[in-house]
Amino acid sequence: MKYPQLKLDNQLCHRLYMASNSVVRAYRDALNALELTYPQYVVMMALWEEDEVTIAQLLQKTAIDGGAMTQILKKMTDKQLLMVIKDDNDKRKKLVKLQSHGVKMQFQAAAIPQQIRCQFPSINEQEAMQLISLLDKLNTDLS
Amino acid sequence: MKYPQLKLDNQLCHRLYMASNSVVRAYRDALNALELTYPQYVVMMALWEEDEVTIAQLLQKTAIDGGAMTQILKKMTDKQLLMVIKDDNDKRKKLVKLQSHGVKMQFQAAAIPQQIRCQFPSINEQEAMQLISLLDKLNTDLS
DNA sequence: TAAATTTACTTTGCGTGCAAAACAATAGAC
DNA sequence: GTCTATTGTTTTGCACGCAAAGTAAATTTA
Repeated sequence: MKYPQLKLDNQLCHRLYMASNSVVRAYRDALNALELTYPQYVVMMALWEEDEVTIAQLLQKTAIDGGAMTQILKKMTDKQLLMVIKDDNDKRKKLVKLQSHGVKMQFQAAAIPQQIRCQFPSINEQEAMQLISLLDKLNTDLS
Repeated sequence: MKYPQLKLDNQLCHRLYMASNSVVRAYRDALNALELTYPQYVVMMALWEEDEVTIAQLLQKTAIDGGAMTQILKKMTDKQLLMVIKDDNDKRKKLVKLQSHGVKMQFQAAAIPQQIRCQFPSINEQEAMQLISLLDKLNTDLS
Protein backbone atom coordinates (compact mmCIF):
# COMPACT_ATOMS: atom_id res chain seq x y z
CA MET A 1 0.00 0.00 0.00
CA LYS A 2 1.75 3.11 -1.24
CA TYR A 3 -0.62 5.63 0.30
CA PRO A 4 -1.48 5.13 3.96
CA GLN A 5 -3.94 8.04 3.76
CA LEU A 6 -6.07 5.81 1.51
CA LYS A 7 -6.31 2.95 4.01
CA LEU A 8 -9.89 2.39 5.08
CA ASP A 9 -8.70 2.15 8.67
CA ASN A 10 -7.54 5.74 8.48
CA GLN A 11 -10.80 7.15 7.17
CA LEU A 12 -12.99 9.16 9.49
CA CYS A 13 -15.62 9.18 6.77
CA HIS A 14 -15.87 5.42 6.66
CA ARG A 15 -16.48 5.27 10.38
CA LEU A 16 -19.22 7.83 10.00
CA TYR A 17 -20.70 5.88 7.12
CA MET A 18 -20.76 2.68 9.15
CA ALA A 19 -21.94 4.35 12.34
CA SER A 20 -24.78 6.18 10.67
CA ASN A 21 -26.01 3.01 8.95
CA SER A 22 -25.61 0.96 12.13
CA VAL A 23 -27.49 3.41 14.27
CA VAL A 24 -30.39 3.61 11.84
CA ARG A 25 -30.45 -0.20 11.83
CA ALA A 26 -30.49 -0.11 15.63
CA TYR A 27 -33.75 1.85 15.48
CA ARG A 28 -35.40 -0.61 13.14
CA ASP A 29 -37.28 -2.80 15.62
CA ALA A 30 -38.47 0.11 17.71
CA LEU A 31 -39.61 2.03 14.64
CA ASN A 32 -41.21 -0.96 12.95
CA ALA A 33 -43.52 -1.15 15.95
CA LEU A 34 -44.67 2.36 15.07
CA GLU A 35 -44.59 1.69 11.33
CA LEU A 36 -42.12 4.53 10.85
CA THR A 37 -38.91 4.70 8.89
CA TYR A 38 -36.01 6.57 10.44
CA PRO A 39 -36.47 9.79 8.42
CA GLN A 40 -40.18 9.69 9.18
CA TYR A 41 -39.32 9.44 12.87
CA VAL A 42 -37.09 12.48 12.51
CA VAL A 43 -40.00 14.38 10.99
CA MET A 44 -42.20 13.31 13.91
CA MET A 45 -39.61 14.51 16.44
CA ALA A 46 -39.39 17.85 14.67
CA LEU A 47 -43.17 18.25 14.74
CA TRP A 48 -43.52 17.19 18.37
CA GLU A 49 -41.17 20.03 19.17
CA GLU A 50 -42.90 22.54 16.96
CA ASP A 51 -46.11 21.90 15.08
CA GLU A 52 -47.65 23.75 12.15
CA VAL A 53 -44.40 24.69 10.49
CA THR A 54 -43.68 25.21 6.81
CA ILE A 55 -42.01 22.50 4.79
CA ALA A 56 -38.97 24.75 4.48
CA GLN A 57 -38.68 24.98 8.27
CA LEU A 58 -39.00 21.21 8.51
CA LEU A 59 -36.25 20.77 5.93
CA GLN A 60 -34.02 23.16 7.84
CA LYS A 61 -34.58 21.43 11.15
CA THR A 62 -34.34 17.83 9.98
CA ALA A 63 -31.67 18.18 7.28
CA ILE A 64 -33.71 15.81 5.16
CA ASP A 65 -33.51 16.21 1.39
CA GLY A 66 -36.22 18.38 -0.15
CA GLY A 67 -37.09 15.93 -2.87
CA ALA A 68 -37.38 13.12 -0.37
CA MET A 69 -39.45 15.25 1.99
CA THR A 70 -42.29 15.53 -0.51
CA GLN A 71 -42.55 11.74 -0.65
CA ILE A 72 -42.13 11.32 3.10
CA LEU A 73 -44.92 13.77 3.85
CA LYS A 74 -47.13 12.05 1.30
CA LYS A 75 -46.68 8.71 3.03
CA MET A 76 -47.17 10.20 6.48
CA THR A 77 -50.33 11.89 5.25
CA ASP A 78 -51.61 8.52 4.00
CA LYS A 79 -50.96 7.10 7.46
CA GLN A 80 -52.99 9.94 9.01
CA LEU A 81 -50.02 11.10 11.04
CA LEU A 82 -50.18 14.64 9.69
CA MET A 83 -51.77 16.99 7.20
CA VAL A 84 -50.18 19.33 4.68
CA ILE A 85 -52.21 22.49 4.27
CA LYS A 86 -51.78 25.63 2.21
CA ASP A 87 -50.66 28.84 3.80
CA ASP A 88 -53.22 31.50 2.85
CA ASN A 89 -50.80 34.35 3.49
CA ASP A 90 -48.25 32.98 1.03
CA LYS A 91 -49.58 30.46 -1.43
CA ARG A 92 -46.14 29.11 -2.22
CA LYS A 93 -45.82 27.81 1.31
CA LYS A 94 -47.43 24.78 2.88
CA LEU A 95 -47.88 24.08 6.56
CA VAL A 96 -47.41 20.68 8.13
CA LYS A 97 -49.71 19.88 11.02
CA LEU A 98 -49.91 16.78 13.19
CA GLN A 99 -53.14 14.80 13.26
CA SER A 100 -54.33 13.32 16.54
CA HIS A 101 -52.81 9.95 15.69
CA GLY A 102 -49.47 11.66 15.22
CA VAL A 103 -49.77 13.58 18.47
CA LYS A 104 -50.60 10.44 20.43
CA MET A 105 -47.70 8.51 18.99
CA GLN A 106 -45.40 10.70 21.05
CA PHE A 107 -46.26 8.72 24.17
CA GLN A 108 -45.14 5.44 22.64
CA ALA A 109 -42.06 7.04 21.11
CA ALA A 110 -40.94 8.40 24.46
CA ALA A 111 -39.50 4.99 25.34
CA ILE A 112 -37.37 4.70 22.19
CA PRO A 113 -34.30 6.80 23.06
CA GLN A 114 -33.56 4.69 26.13
CA GLN A 115 -34.04 1.51 24.10
CA ILE A 116 -31.48 2.66 21.56
CA ARG A 117 -29.08 3.95 24.19
CA CYS A 118 -28.84 0.44 25.68
CA GLN A 119 -27.41 -0.84 22.42
CA PHE A 120 -24.11 0.98 22.85
CA PRO A 121 -23.14 0.36 26.47
CA SER A 122 -19.43 0.91 25.79
CA ILE A 123 -20.04 4.62 25.48
CA ASN A 124 -20.65 6.39 28.77
CA GLU A 125 -22.56 9.61 29.20
CA GLN A 126 -19.49 11.80 29.08
CA GLU A 127 -18.29 10.14 25.91
CA ALA A 128 -21.72 10.47 24.33
CA MET A 129 -21.62 14.20 25.00
CA GLN A 130 -18.09 14.41 23.62
CA LEU A 131 -19.23 12.61 20.50
CA ILE A 132 -22.14 14.99 20.08
CA SER A 133 -19.88 17.97 20.52
CA LEU A 134 -17.37 16.71 17.96
CA LEU A 135 -20.10 15.92 15.46
CA ASP A 136 -21.53 19.39 15.95
CA LYS A 137 -18.17 20.89 15.06
CA LEU A 138 -18.02 18.74 11.97
CA ASN A 139 -21.55 19.63 10.95
CA THR A 140 -20.91 23.32 11.48
CA ASP A 141 -17.81 23.21 9.29
CA LEU A 142 -19.60 21.31 6.56
CA SER A 143 -22.86 23.24 6.55
CA MET B 1 -42.52 19.50 24.76
CA LYS B 2 -43.31 16.79 27.26
CA TYR B 3 -40.37 14.54 26.48
CA PRO B 4 -36.95 16.17 26.32
CA GLN B 5 -35.44 12.85 25.24
CA LEU B 6 -37.33 13.28 21.96
CA LYS B 7 -35.84 16.69 21.16
CA LEU B 8 -33.80 16.58 17.98
CA ASP B 9 -31.09 18.54 19.73
CA ASN B 10 -30.62 15.67 22.15
CA GLN B 11 -30.25 12.99 19.51
CA LEU B 12 -26.83 11.52 18.87
CA CYS B 13 -28.33 9.66 15.93
CA HIS B 14 -29.43 12.82 14.19
CA ARG B 15 -25.93 14.26 14.40
CA LEU B 16 -24.59 11.08 12.88
CA TYR B 17 -27.22 11.21 10.16
CA MET B 18 -26.30 14.78 9.28
CA ALA B 19 -22.57 14.24 9.59
CA SER B 20 -22.54 11.17 7.41
CA ASN B 21 -24.56 12.90 4.71
CA SER B 22 -22.48 16.07 4.94
CA VAL B 23 -19.19 14.24 4.70
CA VAL B 24 -20.30 12.26 1.67
CA ARG B 25 -21.39 15.58 0.12
CA ALA B 26 -17.96 16.98 0.95
CA TYR B 27 -16.40 14.28 -1.23
CA ARG B 28 -18.63 15.07 -4.18
CA ASP B 29 -16.35 17.37 -6.18
CA ALA B 30 -13.26 15.29 -5.64
CA LEU B 31 -15.06 12.07 -6.57
CA ASN B 32 -16.87 13.57 -9.54
CA ALA B 33 -13.45 14.25 -11.03
CA LEU B 34 -12.80 10.50 -10.86
CA GLU B 35 -16.36 9.63 -11.88
CA LEU B 36 -16.84 7.69 -8.67
CA THR B 37 -19.66 7.68 -6.15
CA TYR B 38 -18.75 7.49 -2.50
CA PRO B 39 -19.46 3.75 -2.09
CA GLN B 40 -17.51 3.08 -5.28
CA TYR B 41 -14.60 5.01 -3.78
CA VAL B 42 -14.81 2.84 -0.67
CA VAL B 43 -14.59 -0.25 -2.87
CA MET B 44 -11.53 1.21 -4.59
CA MET B 45 -9.83 1.91 -1.26
CA ALA B 46 -10.52 -1.64 -0.14
CA LEU B 47 -9.03 -3.05 -3.34
CA TRP B 48 -5.97 -0.80 -3.27
CA GLU B 49 -5.26 -2.29 0.13
CA GLU B 50 -5.87 -5.86 -0.93
CA ASP B 51 -6.62 -6.94 -4.45
CA GLU B 52 -8.18 -10.17 -5.75
CA VAL B 53 -10.50 -10.71 -2.84
CA THR B 54 -13.88 -12.42 -2.81
CA ILE B 55 -17.06 -10.38 -2.82
CA ALA B 56 -17.74 -11.59 0.71
CA GLN B 57 -14.39 -10.21 1.88
CA LEU B 58 -15.17 -6.92 0.18
CA LEU B 59 -18.55 -6.77 1.89
CA GLN B 60 -16.94 -7.44 5.24
CA LYS B 61 -14.29 -4.79 4.78
CA THR B 62 -16.45 -2.04 3.32
CA ALA B 63 -19.69 -2.66 5.25
CA ILE B 64 -21.58 -2.00 2.02
CA ASP B 65 -24.87 -3.78 1.53
CA GLY B 66 -24.66 -7.07 -0.37
CA GLY B 67 -27.49 -6.28 -2.73
CA ALA B 68 -25.99 -2.91 -3.54
CA MET B 69 -22.55 -4.42 -4.03
CA THR B 70 -23.70 -6.50 -6.99
CA GLN B 71 -24.83 -3.34 -8.78
CA ILE B 72 -21.79 -1.35 -7.74
CA LEU B 73 -19.42 -3.98 -9.08
CA LYS B 74 -21.41 -4.12 -12.30
CA LYS B 75 -21.00 -0.40 -12.82
CA MET B 76 -17.33 -0.46 -11.93
CA THR B 77 -16.82 -3.33 -14.35
CA ASP B 78 -18.46 -1.26 -17.10
CA LYS B 79 -16.03 1.55 -16.31
CA GLN B 80 -13.11 -0.88 -16.65
CA LEU B 81 -12.01 -0.24 -13.10
CA LEU B 82 -12.12 -3.92 -12.15
CA MET B 83 -13.10 -7.42 -13.20
CA VAL B 84 -15.22 -9.99 -11.41
CA ILE B 85 -13.95 -13.50 -12.07
CA LYS B 86 -15.06 -16.91 -10.93
CA ASP B 87 -13.08 -18.77 -8.31
CA ASP B 88 -12.27 -22.18 -9.78
CA ASN B 89 -11.71 -23.71 -6.36
CA ASP B 90 -15.19 -22.78 -5.17
CA LYS B 91 -17.66 -21.92 -7.87
CA ARG B 92 -19.96 -20.10 -5.47
CA LYS B 93 -17.30 -17.47 -4.92
CA LYS B 94 -16.20 -14.66 -7.19
CA LEU B 95 -12.97 -12.74 -7.07
CA VAL B 96 -12.72 -9.02 -7.63
CA LYS B 97 -9.57 -7.83 -9.36
CA LEU B 98 -8.48 -4.32 -10.29
CA GLN B 99 -7.87 -3.48 -13.93
CA SER B 100 -4.95 -1.25 -14.85
CA HIS B 101 -7.23 1.81 -15.01
CA GLY B 102 -8.30 1.08 -11.44
CA VAL B 103 -4.76 0.61 -10.24
CA LYS B 104 -3.62 3.87 -11.80
CA MET B 105 -6.49 5.82 -10.27
CA GLN B 106 -4.82 5.38 -6.90
CA PHE B 107 -2.31 8.10 -7.77
CA GLN B 108 -5.00 10.69 -8.38
CA ALA B 109 -6.97 9.56 -5.35
CA ALA B 110 -3.99 10.02 -3.07
CA ALA B 111 -4.70 13.76 -2.94
CA ILE B 112 -8.32 13.38 -1.86
CA PRO B 113 -8.01 12.78 1.90
CA GLN B 114 -6.15 16.03 2.40
CA GLN B 115 -8.70 17.87 0.27
CA ILE B 116 -11.52 16.60 2.45
CA ARG B 117 -9.65 17.21 5.68
CA CYS B 118 -9.42 20.92 4.84
CA GLN B 119 -13.18 21.17 4.89
CA PHE B 120 -13.44 20.73 8.64
CA PRO B 121 -10.73 22.96 10.06
CA SER B 122 -12.46 23.29 13.44
CA ILE B 123 -11.45 19.76 14.30
CA ASN B 124 -7.81 19.35 15.17
CA GLU B 125 -5.81 16.16 14.83
CA GLN B 126 -6.36 15.10 18.41
CA GLU B 127 -10.09 15.63 18.13
CA ALA B 128 -10.20 13.73 14.85
CA MET B 129 -8.56 10.78 16.57
CA GLN B 130 -10.98 11.07 19.49
CA LEU B 131 -13.87 11.07 17.07
CA ILE B 132 -12.54 7.99 15.33
CA SER B 133 -12.08 6.22 18.62
CA LEU B 134 -15.60 7.01 19.80
CA LEU B 135 -17.10 5.93 16.49
CA ASP B 136 -15.15 2.68 16.70
CA LYS B 137 -16.68 1.98 20.09
CA LEU B 138 -20.12 2.69 18.69
CA ASN B 139 -19.53 0.48 15.68
CA THR B 140 -18.22 -2.34 17.82
CA ASP B 141 -21.27 -2.21 20.07
CA LEU B 142 -23.65 -2.15 17.12
CA SER B 143 -21.96 -4.80 14.97
C1' DT C 1 -24.73 -40.96 -1.92
C1' DA C 2 -29.18 -38.77 -1.46
C1' DA C 3 -31.27 -35.31 1.29
C1' DA C 4 -30.94 -31.39 4.17
C1' DT C 5 -28.35 -27.48 5.44
C1' DT C 6 -25.26 -23.83 4.72
C1' DT C 7 -22.63 -20.53 2.03
C1' DA C 8 -21.98 -17.04 -1.64
C1' DC C 9 -24.08 -14.24 -4.42
C1' DT C 10 -28.12 -12.05 -7.15
C1' DT C 11 -32.65 -10.19 -7.64
C1' DT C 12 -36.62 -7.49 -6.34
C1' DG C 13 -39.24 -3.88 -4.25
C1' DC C 14 -39.32 -0.08 -1.47
C1' DG C 15 -37.57 4.19 0.91
C1' DT C 16 -34.41 7.67 0.83
C1' DG C 17 -30.24 11.10 -0.63
C1' DC C 18 -29.02 13.97 -4.21
C1' DA C 19 -28.66 16.95 -8.45
C1' DA C 20 -31.05 19.23 -11.79
C1' DA C 21 -35.02 20.80 -13.92
C1' DA C 22 -39.68 22.34 -13.61
C1' DC C 23 -43.26 24.98 -11.60
C1' DA C 24 -46.11 28.50 -9.26
C1' DA C 25 -46.27 32.43 -6.36
C1' DT C 26 -44.14 36.39 -4.40
C1' DA C 27 -40.86 40.19 -4.13
C1' DG C 28 -37.89 43.62 -6.30
C1' DA C 29 -36.34 46.75 -9.90
C1' DC C 30 -37.41 50.01 -13.06
C1' DG D 1 -47.48 47.96 -13.54
C1' DT D 2 -44.62 44.96 -16.11
C1' DC D 3 -40.30 42.32 -16.14
C1' DT D 4 -37.03 39.89 -13.67
C1' DA D 5 -35.26 37.47 -9.88
C1' DT D 6 -36.13 34.86 -5.93
C1' DT D 7 -38.56 31.64 -2.94
C1' DG D 8 -41.05 27.32 -1.81
C1' DT D 9 -42.18 23.06 -3.40
C1' DT D 10 -42.50 19.12 -6.64
C1' DT D 11 -40.76 16.07 -10.13
C1' DT D 12 -37.42 13.14 -12.37
C1' DG D 13 -33.61 10.04 -12.79
C1' DC D 14 -30.07 7.70 -10.70
C1' DA D 15 -27.48 5.39 -6.77
C1' DC D 16 -27.63 3.22 -2.54
C1' DG D 17 -29.30 0.79 2.00
C1' DC D 18 -32.09 -2.79 3.40
C1' DA D 19 -35.16 -6.93 3.95
C1' DA D 20 -36.64 -10.90 1.93
C1' DA D 21 -36.79 -14.19 -1.54
C1' DG D 22 -34.31 -16.68 -5.05
C1' DT D 23 -30.43 -19.47 -7.09
C1' DA D 24 -26.47 -22.28 -7.40
C1' DA D 25 -22.71 -24.65 -5.39
C1' DA D 26 -20.51 -26.71 -1.49
C1' DT D 27 -20.87 -29.08 2.96
C1' DT D 28 -22.99 -31.78 6.35
C1' DT D 29 -25.86 -35.43 7.87
C1' DA D 30 -27.52 -39.75 7.94
